[in-house]
Amino acid sequence: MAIITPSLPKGTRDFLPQQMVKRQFVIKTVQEIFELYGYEPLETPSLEKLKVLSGQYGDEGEKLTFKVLRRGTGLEELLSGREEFVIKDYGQLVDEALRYDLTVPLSRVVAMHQSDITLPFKRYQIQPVWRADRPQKGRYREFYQCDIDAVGTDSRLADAETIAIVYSVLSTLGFKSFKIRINNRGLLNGILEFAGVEENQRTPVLIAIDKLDKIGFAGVEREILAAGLGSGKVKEILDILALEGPAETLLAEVSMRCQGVAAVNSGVEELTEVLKYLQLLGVPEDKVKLDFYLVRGLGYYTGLIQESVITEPKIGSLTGGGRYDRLIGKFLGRDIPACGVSFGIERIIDVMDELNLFPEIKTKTEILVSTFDASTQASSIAFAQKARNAGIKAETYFSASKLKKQFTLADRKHIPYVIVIGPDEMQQGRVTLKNMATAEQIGLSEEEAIAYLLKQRH
RNA sequence: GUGGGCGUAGCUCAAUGGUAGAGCCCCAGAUUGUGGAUCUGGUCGUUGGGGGUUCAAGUCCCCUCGCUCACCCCA
Repeated sequence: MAIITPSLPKGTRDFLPQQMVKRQFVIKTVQEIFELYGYEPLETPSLEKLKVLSGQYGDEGEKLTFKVLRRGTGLEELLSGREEFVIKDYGQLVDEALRYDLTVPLSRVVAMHQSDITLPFKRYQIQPVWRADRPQKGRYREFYQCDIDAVGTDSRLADAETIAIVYSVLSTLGFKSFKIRINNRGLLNGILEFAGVEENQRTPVLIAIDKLDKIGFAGVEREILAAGLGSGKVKEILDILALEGPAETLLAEVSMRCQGVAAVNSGVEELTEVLKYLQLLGVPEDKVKLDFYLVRGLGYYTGLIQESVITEPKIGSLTGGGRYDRLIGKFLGRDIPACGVSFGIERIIDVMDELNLFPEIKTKTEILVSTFDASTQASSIAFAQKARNAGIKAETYFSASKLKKQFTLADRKHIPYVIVIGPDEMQQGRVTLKNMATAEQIGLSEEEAIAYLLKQRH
């Protein structure tokens, strides 16, 4: 018999129960924290119209967007009477795409449902996104994002809250050595303006600046020069990027150097305000680092930008976000200010695994109720139902068989307790409860057993 | 899109061009009311696919597919 060789599309994964327990642990944690700050849930379709997504993510993002072939008559009409297709025609073959992130769908939702949405709209969204990227460590083609965004406010408190939430999530999950890097797009632009960089030259310069950590000052200098800037301008930019010290000092220094550049002044002002709010929100100073060379790739950011990184292991950023005051306007015709942050839950899980931050839970099932033989099966089923009614997660062994096999099953599945109801127990109206970790075994009434199990949860 | 590494049993990996193996896993038994340890036995393969060289190819050559890591970019 010919079998179908089982395989998965590149960059996608199955999540087996033991992994799902971990994933749900992380998702539950972030969800609870999101709700603590007053964010509400939202889901959107996997598919979006291509015209909604295109042009939002830059050239690179465009290439990485999974596009969906037209279907049915649409495709037939397109192809009818044509002998061949040329590369130029590919664009017409597709009309929809898998969502690339959660921010653009949010903007669409806000524009489409104005009458149902009260501003400021604070929503969280935990759903997969797709990118036609070449996978590598910590990078997948299908992965979950957890986003929070506050739409309809330009308050710096909203920006500060997203940073506070990042801090809260990462520290609650057990991360110790992380830093939240912040910067401001307006400030960056102001610095470039001060250095006399023309508008149309800024993107390559920003991309070069973003790589500072990786390629060093010499590398950045080389790339900026390659972008066609004079060496005088390059020096002015690099001098500012090289500034070190506490945030307040940096801000004072940069506003002094760039006197008279409005964008710099307002950027400094915004960052100062955000820092003030972070203090009120109780975010430790040493967790937040002002980095003038933080850029972030996505084109739509306009104000504060942030990303969180850990030093060990080296895996790139865990979260990232910022303010995007002009994105929603693309769908609405008038701008609505917004800011948000995205949690890279896949990387968070990978890193937590590597750092051993997960609690030792391998299954959610609490007891296996064994089935001794046909005459006792009814008692086992009845006890399992009693336990379930008390909220205990119980699995019943489906058919009477050797206890050995039943205990082996509990062991394999890491179920912590096994209940045995054999002829002896049945006669006495009691059950035997075995702790799989300690091998201790006690005889209890059914009620006592259930009370005991509930107590073990601590 | 560019460059490197690797494809042998379910998993991790062996095998100077000369009979495809080990450990783990799994199944059964030792042990007819009890898992993990030990012992015994057992199941498991078109060596990713195709072609070539050779008396002989897992091994050498070519093509192809897949995985993986890095770059670009990004979560």
